[in-house]
Amino acid sequence: MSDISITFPDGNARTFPKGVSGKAVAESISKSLAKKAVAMVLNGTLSDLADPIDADATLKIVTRTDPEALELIRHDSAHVMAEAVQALWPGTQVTIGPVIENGFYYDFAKDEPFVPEDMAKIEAKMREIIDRNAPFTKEFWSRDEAKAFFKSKGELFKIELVDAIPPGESLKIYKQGDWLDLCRGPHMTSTGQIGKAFKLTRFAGSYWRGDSEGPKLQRIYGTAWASDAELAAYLKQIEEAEKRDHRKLGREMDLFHFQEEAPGSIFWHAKGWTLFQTLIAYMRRRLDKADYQEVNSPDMMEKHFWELSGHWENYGENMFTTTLPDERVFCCKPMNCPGHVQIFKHGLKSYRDLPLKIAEFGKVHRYEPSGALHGMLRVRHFTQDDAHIFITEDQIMDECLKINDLMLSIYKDFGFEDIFIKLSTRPEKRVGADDLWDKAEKALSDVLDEVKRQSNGRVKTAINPGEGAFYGPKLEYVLKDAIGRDWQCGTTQVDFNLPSRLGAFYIDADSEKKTPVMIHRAMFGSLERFTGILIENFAGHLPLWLSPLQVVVSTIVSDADAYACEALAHLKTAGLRAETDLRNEKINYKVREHSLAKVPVMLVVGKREAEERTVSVRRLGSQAQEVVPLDEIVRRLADEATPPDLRH
RNA sequence: GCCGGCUUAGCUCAGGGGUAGAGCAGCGGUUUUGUAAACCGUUGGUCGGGGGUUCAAAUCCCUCAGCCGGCACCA
Repeated sequence: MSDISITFPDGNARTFPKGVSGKAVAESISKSLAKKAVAMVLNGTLSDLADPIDADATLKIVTRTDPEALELIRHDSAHVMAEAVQALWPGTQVTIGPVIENGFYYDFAKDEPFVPEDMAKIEAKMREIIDRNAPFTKEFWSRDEAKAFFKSKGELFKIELVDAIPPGESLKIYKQGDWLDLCRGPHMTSTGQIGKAFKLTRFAGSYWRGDSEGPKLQRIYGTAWASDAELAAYLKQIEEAEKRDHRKLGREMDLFHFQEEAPGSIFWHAKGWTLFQTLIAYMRRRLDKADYQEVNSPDMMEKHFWELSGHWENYGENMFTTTLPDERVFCCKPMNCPGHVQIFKHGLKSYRDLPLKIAEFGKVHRYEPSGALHGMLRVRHFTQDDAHIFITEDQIMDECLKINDLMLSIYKDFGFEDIFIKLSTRPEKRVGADDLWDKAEKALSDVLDEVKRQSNGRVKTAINPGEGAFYGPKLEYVLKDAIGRDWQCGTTQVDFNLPSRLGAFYIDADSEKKTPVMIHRAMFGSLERFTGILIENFAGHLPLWLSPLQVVVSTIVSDADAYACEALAHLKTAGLRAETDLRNEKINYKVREHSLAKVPVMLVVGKREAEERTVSVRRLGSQAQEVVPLDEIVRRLADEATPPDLRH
């Protein structure tokens, strides 16, 4: 038998007999390492420790606490959970059970639904299986063998999975004691390696292969970690995220509410509407500087108009319609673009007019499926910071790059600097000829490359195949928030279809009629959703320029009332959004209330301040107090409240 | 839309067959207060809507709606 050379992470290489297992290699290094080893990284690929090594290789032995082991802990947990469920409910079919961010899930086909009490039962059974510490062993089966086995067990979904494995790929079975599963692997050496830092988190419905027409499955989600401390930290983090929930903060900050007569629709309270209008005012200034013109198009238009645009065919089921007394059917606009094309068409356009940038804070109406609604993040009536840019084909690159610059600059003003851009390409259901799609996709792909180059790789990019709009491909801008969550907001879509469909044209330099290309773009996306994202990102602690109520002047004694009112007048004159709190309450009570309402600045005034013409300043989130002359604090706050685009 | 859970006072929640309870908020007083809840008193609910079972339903059943967690969807 010939020997092979194995190179370790420290660069040292040693000779082993060909076919040596990772386990044997670990043993040769040290007994303690062999004891701790759960898997190996063989030539860069995470593999079973028992796998034979047949050629010269690089090797890292993975122990349970290595980062590489985490996905194994989760994957093994999924298998153990599946065994537990089948032990508790014989006849349940298993389907798939992948590792996901922070955990794992497994989808089951079971007639009776899981009930909440089942969770503890399953966890207890999982602990038993882990304690049993049966080794994970791998076997290679033939397709026929596997299918016969799963057929005998009534595992019809597994048979489909066997059939889906490409020819030439080997079919692996992992056993843990008596239980086995079809699986790509790898796994750790035994169930005991999983440890006890796991928790089942929720039951959910799902669909076989994600097809809503297909069989319904029941999914169980779990989270698993290498240590109890990490599990506790994760659960703590979930709790923190819940505290940021915009639905909860929206109520506490008195921004908006929902009620069942208007599902998916927001009742904006005064403070919430102030925030909303602050965003629009900001965006108006940015658009004005970027040579956009703002317009407003009708909220309702006749159905045939939407048939012409293609929206009725593609999304008719999701449009709000109303039949008028004269029996004509009108649709609430689900998008602004067809309206903007009408404005473009009004009056003959020359190539000299291009690029023509038409913007609208248009409220669109989409009958979203009831199950999709989610606070302000997914509603049925929302306002887009929408714009359509009419250009010639050779202006695409230039305009998309300008949009990109504006996009990144705007996000930066809100503190979002970690941006990720996806290129979504042609979907199956689409309008327009393929050569137009080729052109549009090529254009955006070039833009993406250029953006990446210009940002020196700081902006991350990816391709998202088949996810484009029905009329064109799109670039989608994804922001990362303060606690690492991704939010897709901006979008740039190149459209070769709608302008010609709706008969838009311009007169080119050669006096010929030409069809313009249209770029659809939004930056906040939905104003409602962006507001929700801001609330969650800042955990309610909005920066001063965004805060709907910026300052509250609270009195300690009623003798200071007159001075407090005077202070308020100064603040308002300086353009600050301020109120007084003259109530007959202790200062502790007032401070607590305004803190809970997330007022960024509290100015406290008593006799002393009134006499000295000062205020005691307390900032949200801090207990520090600073006594400052009234004139000075007004100046300081007015400066701080200046929107970022108005600073120099 | 699909699966599961939930819906009791403005808010947070208790009560699980014998015709409703707490804290906070609100209101009325007292208190003039120094940086996250002063004190006393008090109002308030056909228990999400509708139907059924029962001598009796907030409680059990059916149904509709909304919300929550996922799935599917997201022009």
